[in-house]
Amino acid sequence: MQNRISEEKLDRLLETGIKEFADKGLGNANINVIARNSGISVGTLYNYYGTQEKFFLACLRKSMSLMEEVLKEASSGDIPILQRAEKLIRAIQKYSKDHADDMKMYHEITSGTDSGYAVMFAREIEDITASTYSSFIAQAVERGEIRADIDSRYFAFMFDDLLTMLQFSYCCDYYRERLRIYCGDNVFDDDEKMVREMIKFLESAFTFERSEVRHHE
Amino acid sequence: MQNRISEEKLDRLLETGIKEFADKGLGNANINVIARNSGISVGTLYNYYGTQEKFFLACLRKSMSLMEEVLKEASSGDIPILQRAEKLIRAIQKYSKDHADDMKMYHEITSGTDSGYAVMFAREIEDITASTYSSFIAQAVERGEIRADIDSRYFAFMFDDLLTMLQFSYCCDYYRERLRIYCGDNVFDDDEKMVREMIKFLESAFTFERSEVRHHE
Amino acid sequence: MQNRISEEKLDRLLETGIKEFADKGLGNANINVIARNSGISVGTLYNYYGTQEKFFLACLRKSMSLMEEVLKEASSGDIPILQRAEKLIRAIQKYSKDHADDMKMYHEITSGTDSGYAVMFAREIEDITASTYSSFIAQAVERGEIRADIDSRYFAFMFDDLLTMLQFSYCCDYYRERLRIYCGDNVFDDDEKMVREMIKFLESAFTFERSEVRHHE
Amino acid sequence: MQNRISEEKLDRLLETGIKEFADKGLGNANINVIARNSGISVGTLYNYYGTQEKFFLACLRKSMSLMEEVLKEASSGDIPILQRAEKLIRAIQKYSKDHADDMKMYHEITSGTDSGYAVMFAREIEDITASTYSSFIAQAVERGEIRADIDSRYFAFMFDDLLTMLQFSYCCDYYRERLRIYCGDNVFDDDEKMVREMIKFLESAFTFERSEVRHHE
DNA sequence: AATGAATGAGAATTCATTCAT
DNA sequence: TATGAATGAATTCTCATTCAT
Repeated sequence: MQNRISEEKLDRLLETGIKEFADKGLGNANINVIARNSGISVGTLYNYYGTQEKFFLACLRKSMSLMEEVLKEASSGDIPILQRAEKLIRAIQKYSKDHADDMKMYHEITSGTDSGYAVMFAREIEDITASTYSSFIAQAVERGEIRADIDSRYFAFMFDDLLTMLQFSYCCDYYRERLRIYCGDNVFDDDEKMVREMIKFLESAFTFERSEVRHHE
Repeated sequence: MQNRISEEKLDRLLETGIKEFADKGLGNANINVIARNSGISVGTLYNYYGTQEKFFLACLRKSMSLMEEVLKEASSGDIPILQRAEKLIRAIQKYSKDHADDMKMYHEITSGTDSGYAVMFAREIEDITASTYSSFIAQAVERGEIRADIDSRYFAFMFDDLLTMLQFSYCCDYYRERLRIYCGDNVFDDDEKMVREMIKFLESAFTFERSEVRHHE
Repeated sequence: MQNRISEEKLDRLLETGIKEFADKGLGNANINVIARNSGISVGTLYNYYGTQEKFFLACLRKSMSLMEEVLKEASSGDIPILQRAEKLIRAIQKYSKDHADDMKMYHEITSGTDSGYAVMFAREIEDITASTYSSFIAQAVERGEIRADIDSRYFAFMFDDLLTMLQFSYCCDYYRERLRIYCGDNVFDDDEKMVREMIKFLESAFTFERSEVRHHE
Repeated sequence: MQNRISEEKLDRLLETGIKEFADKGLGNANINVIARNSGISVGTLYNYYGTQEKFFLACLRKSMSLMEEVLKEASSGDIPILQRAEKLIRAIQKYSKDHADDMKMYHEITSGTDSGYAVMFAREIEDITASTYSSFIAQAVERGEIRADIDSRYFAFMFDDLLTMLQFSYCCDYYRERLRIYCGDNVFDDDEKMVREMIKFLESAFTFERSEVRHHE
C-alpha cells in the first residue's frame, strides 16, 4: 500500500535473496520466505523480477558486480605480477570474510546443474580476468621476469585456479574444512602466513631456473 | 514381488541417482524419477535408503570411493613428486572424462549450500590426500628437491588446489567454459599440452632458486 | 493526474475490455492488462466501475446495446416477414464481421457458467426481440401468410434460434468451424448463398400446405 | 494410501469435474476443490490427468461420449426425416434434463475463448452429425419428400441449428430464460407441445410448394 | 480525480514419503 | 520383500483490489 518501495527495502530484498540462495541453493530457496524476510510482498517481488529465475540472476549480478569491483581494484595499476598477486590475495581474504554469501552465490552458479547460465556467466565473469592475467604474464615473460618456455594462457589459468580455490577456502564450509585439514586449525587466524606461502609458491612457479643452474652449484 | 533386488539393479540405482543429482542438482533431482529410470520401485529405494537424503549420501559415497580409488592408484609408489603429479593429472583427465557425473556430484556437495554434509565429508575425503601430499612434499624438501623455506602443508594445499580445479575444469560446465576462455577452444583436444604446462608450473613452483643464484652466472 | 478522463479514453477502455473478455473469457481476462492496453490506470477503472464484475457488465451492456441497435434497425418498418428475415440475416452477416468481439461476449455470458447475470440479461435482451418476432408472425398468420395451426411464439422462437446460431456461426471459432463442416470451406466467401438458403428454409417453414390440400386443387 | 482408486471414485472424479466446470467454467473451476469434493487427493488427480487442461478434456470427452451415444441412438434406423427429428427432439429433452451439466460442458467448449480445442472438437463432434443429416436430407430430396431446389448441406445446418438451440434451451440458464420469454413460463411443463411445434416448423420447412400453388387459391 | 505500485489470498502443480497388496 | 498408487504439504506465480501520492 506504499507507493514505491524504498531503495533500502529493494536492497534488502536482494541481500535477503543472496543470503537465502547462498544458504539453500537455487533449488531450495523459497521466494515467499525471501519476500517475507525482507518485509515486502511476494507480489512486489514478482512485479520487480518476474520469475524466481530472474530474481536469482538479479541477486547473482549484485554479488558479481561487488566482487568484480573488489578484484578490479586489486588488479589495477602497472605493478609487478607478484605484488599484484599479493594485492589480490589480500583482497580475497578481506572480501571473503565480509561477503561470504556473495561468494557462495558465485559457487552456486558455478556448480552448474541448471547451467544455462553457467556458460553465459563464465564468459561474463572470467573473460576480463583471463585476458588481464594472461597479458600480465605475457608481459612478464617478455621482460624476462618469467621463464620463456611457457604458454602464458595456461599459467594465467593456474594462477587464477589458486585464487579461485582461495576464495572457496575462505567462504564455503567444505573448503574451509579442507583448508583446516591441510594447513591446521589455525589457518584462519593467520592470513599473513597464507599470503607469504602463496607468494613463495607463485614466485617459484614464475621464476624457474632450469637444472643446469643447479648443476653449477 | 521379487525376493531380493539384484546387485546389478542396486548398482544401477546408484548410477542413475548420481546422474540425476549431477544433472539436476540436489535440490531438483526427483526420487521418483530416479527410481523409474533405474527400473526399481520407489518403495524399494526407500526400503534400502530410508530418506532422500540418505540416498543422496549413498550416491555421493559411491562417487567418492571411485574417485578415491583412482587417485590412490595414481598416488601409489615411491616416485618423485613431479612424476607423481604427472600421473595424477593424467588420472584426472581420464577419470573426468569417464565419470563426469561423479565429479559433478562432488562439486555439487562441495559447493556447499546444503552443507550439513560438507564438513563431515571434507574430513573423510581430504584427510588422506592432504597428509599424503604434505608428506610427499616434506620428504622432497628433506631430500633437497624442494626449497626449504616453505611450509609443506601450504604447498600441498596449493598443489591440491590445482588438481581440484583441473577436475572441475574437465567436468563442470562452468569451469569447462572458463578453461576454454583461458586456454582456447581447443584445450580439450590436447590433454598433453595441459600436462606439460602444469608440470612446468609445478616444477618451477617446487624448485625455486633465489635471484642471487642467477646473479652468480 | 489529469482532471477527467476523456470520453474517448473511457470508450477505448470498454472496447479493450470487450476484446479481452472475448479473447480470454470472463475467467481469464485480466483487469490490469485491460487497463494498460487502453492507456488508463487500474485505479481509474476502479473509480469508474467498482469491481471487475461491474466492469464486465458495462462491457457487456455496450456490446448488447450496439447489437440491439443493429437488430432493431433491421426489424423496423412494416414489411413482410421474409423480407424482414432477409434484412436481419444481412445485418447479422455485416455485424458479425465488424463486431465479432461483441458477439463473442454475448456467447460468453450466454454460455452461462457464471450466470448470475444470465437470467437478468435474458429478459433485458430477448424481451423485445421475442415480442417483435412473435407479433410479426401472429400478424402474418392473421393475414393468411402463414399457416394457421401454429403457435406463433414457438415459431418466433425457432426463427430466432436460426438467427442466433447464424451469429455464432459467423463469430465464434467453434461455430465457424461447424459451419465449414456443414456447408463447405467456402461458406464465408458467399454470404448471398447463405441468405438464399435461409430464406428458402424460412419461406418453406412459414408457408406450408398439407398434401391433401394440394391434391384437391 | 489405497492401492488403486476404485472405478467408482474415478468416475465420481469426472462427474465432480463436469459439475464444477459446468458451474464455474474452465477458467474458474478449482482443481483442488474438485479433488477434495470427489474424495481423492490432488496428487492422484494429477497422477491420472497430468494438467488441469487434460483433466478438463477428459471431463469433456466423458460428456461428449454420453451425448453422442444418446444422439446416435436417436438417429439410427432408416426412418423418414420427420420421425427422425421427433426422436431427436425427444432424446434432447430427456438427455438435457438428466444431464444438464454434460450439456453445459459442450457449451463451455463451444463458447470458445481458450479454443485451441474448439476447432479440434468441432470436427470430432459435428462431423458425423453433419454428414448424417446432410445425407438424410439429400435422400429425402431424391425421394421427392423435400423440394429439390435446396442445398441439402445448408438445410442440414439449419436443422441442426434448431436442435442445438433446443439443447441450450433446456440446459443453460440463459437460454432457459429466453425460452420462457418466447414461449411462456410453462414451456418446461409441456414437452409434447414443443415436439409438435418443432415438427410443424420442420415439416413446413421441408415440404414447401412453390407459389403456383398459392396462386391457385 | 487519476495514478500505478503494493498487496496477499488463491490456484496449479510437484514430489518425498507411506502403506495396502 | 518389492511394488507403485495415493497422499497432501509446500511452492511458485497470478491478479483483483487498495490507497498514498
